[in-house]
Amino acid sequence: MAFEDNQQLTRIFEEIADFLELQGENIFKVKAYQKAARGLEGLERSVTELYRSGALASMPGFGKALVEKVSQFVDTGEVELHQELKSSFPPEILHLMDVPGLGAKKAALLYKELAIGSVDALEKALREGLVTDIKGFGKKTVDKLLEGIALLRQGEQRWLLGRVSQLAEDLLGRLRALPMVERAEAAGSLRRGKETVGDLDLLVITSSAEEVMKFFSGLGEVIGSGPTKTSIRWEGTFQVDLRCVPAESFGAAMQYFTGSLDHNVALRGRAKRMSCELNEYGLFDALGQCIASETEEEIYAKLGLPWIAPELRESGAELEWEKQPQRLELSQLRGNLHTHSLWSDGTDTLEQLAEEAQRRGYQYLAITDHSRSMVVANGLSIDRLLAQGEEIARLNRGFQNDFRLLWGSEVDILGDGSLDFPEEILARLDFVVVAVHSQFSMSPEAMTERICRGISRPHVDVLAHPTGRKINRRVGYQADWEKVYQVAREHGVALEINCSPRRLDLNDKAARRARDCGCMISLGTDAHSLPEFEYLPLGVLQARRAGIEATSLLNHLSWEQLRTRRPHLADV
DNA sequence: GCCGTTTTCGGCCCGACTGTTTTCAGTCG
Ligand SMILES: Nc1nc2c(ncn2[C@H]2C[C@H](O)[C@@H](COP(=O)(O)OP(=O)(O)OP(=O)(O)O)O2)c(=O)[nH]1
Ligand SMILES: [Mg+2]
Ligand SMILES: [Mg+2]
Ligand SMILES: [Zn+2]
Repeated sequence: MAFEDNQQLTRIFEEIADFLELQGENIFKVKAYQKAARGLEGLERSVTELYRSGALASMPGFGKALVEKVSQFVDTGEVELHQELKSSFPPEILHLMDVPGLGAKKAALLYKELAIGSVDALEKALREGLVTDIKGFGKKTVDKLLEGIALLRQGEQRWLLGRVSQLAEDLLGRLRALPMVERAEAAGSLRRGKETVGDLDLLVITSSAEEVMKFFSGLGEVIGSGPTKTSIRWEGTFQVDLRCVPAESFGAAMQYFTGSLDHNVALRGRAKRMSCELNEYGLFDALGQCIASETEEEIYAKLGLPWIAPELRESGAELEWEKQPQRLELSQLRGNLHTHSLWSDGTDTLEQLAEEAQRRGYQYLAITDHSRSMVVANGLSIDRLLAQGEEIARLNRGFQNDFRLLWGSEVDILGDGSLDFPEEILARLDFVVVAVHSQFSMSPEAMTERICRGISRPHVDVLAHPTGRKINRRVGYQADWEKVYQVAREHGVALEINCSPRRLDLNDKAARRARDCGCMISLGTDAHSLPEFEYLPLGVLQARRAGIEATSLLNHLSWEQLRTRRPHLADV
């Protein structure tokens, strides 16, 4: 959920950091602002509310000065220091540092020597050969910067998690097929399960790094390549980093390359305080002896910590938790609670869906085709819904095992908050998912009221894709989500983590909040075709990032337990 | 600017690759 205040302040802190770095300020001061900005990005609550509740100061990285900055922001919507810095530089200057290969030092030099204050001005100066007069700007640097500008202009966004997972499978497959490759694994933000991924990070154990680098360099445009590390641009756009380490360093290297940055800094700081040193090759004691390196578990253990799940390695605060959550496993899910068939806008028959679900070992599958108002999606009329119910009953009688299809519906929450099917129809269904699919532009108050009305109706099980966001396409609609969670909890309605890679809605942070508010969570692939069943693990990753355990998941319930939510239905 | 098994000053993670460097700074992971 996009907390607008968090986003604005994140940006302000990032810009303060950049301005200060340009000015040559103490680098640790710069890092303090950068860390605070990342902290805000990962925050599952509104920073305004957190500040008002007085709890902000307990967030790592927020000391006296930064809390004061937040205070200014809450009162005025701005931060004085930010305004001052902004007015003392050309408006576009920070974009210089968006050019790959151009950092604060070089940007400052360009500004000081040639008054270059924008990417356009830089490009012009580079082409006219003006910058070669500056110390440190040779021919190669000029070419690299021109390339960097071209790349920046491509405007490539972060890729969706699902897309990078597929690329990783492809590239790992090719690497593992090489005879000299012992192991190849994905790390970085992909392994942490972030909803979008900036680049793909691959770790390889090999007897011949040289050969692996040579092979890898052939897969894309080479950005840089040395004996242990090569970076390429896949299809000229998306960066892939490959790192090689000796076999005995596998655990240390996975730990390093998985990150996050803040997690690594916190862990290495901890090692240091224990008179040790941690890097990607291992954990070393005061005498320089390696005391752990082969597995992540050993490294965390030697530092007095439990193994921390990659999905939870973000701010570094996770090192201080008294207890890590029980990690959710895919195998703990007994079914998929949001799917579409040929009856509405899916591509497969009920038989095909049931077969696929059984192949995956599910105990149940909820068929949740669209309701009658969703004309574009071939939504079901009441007559067709009832006919589908008979078909599902017939199929259920035929299964040899204890597998069952749940007769469900994805019922539209109409503009006024009423549902698209009457109560007596919902009462007959096994499973009811409700969702907003139309009339997105409403005031937050009206949207809150609408959703709360919708989920307050009897027989509703799940609020699907609650915020309506589509990653890199559109932000979700605004509403008072705390209120929605509260009403959902009161009515026993679960919040969905929609597993579709473009949605992942609720997102990790919102799901954590919803769970903290006492809501159950439901994982649904929203599959419109069989391959989309593969989306379920993406949702599991988000649930893990939210610290959600199996006990909070509707999907963890057996069919019999789910059934107790509908005591009025006859036994089957 | 933050923060405390080094406690209120003095550190703050650590290494790879590049370019123009004659010994290392800048940028990035
Ligand atoms: N110790 C240390 N590790 C770092 C640093 N920067 C990056 N790493 C590690 C942790 C990162 O997760 C990992 C990969 O770096 P990336 O820049 O690709 O970041 P990450 O994959 O986390 O996010 P992304 O989605 O690619 O932006 O390398 C650093 O400054 N210090
Ligand atoms: Mg990465
Ligand atoms: Mg990377
Ligand atoms: Zn759906």
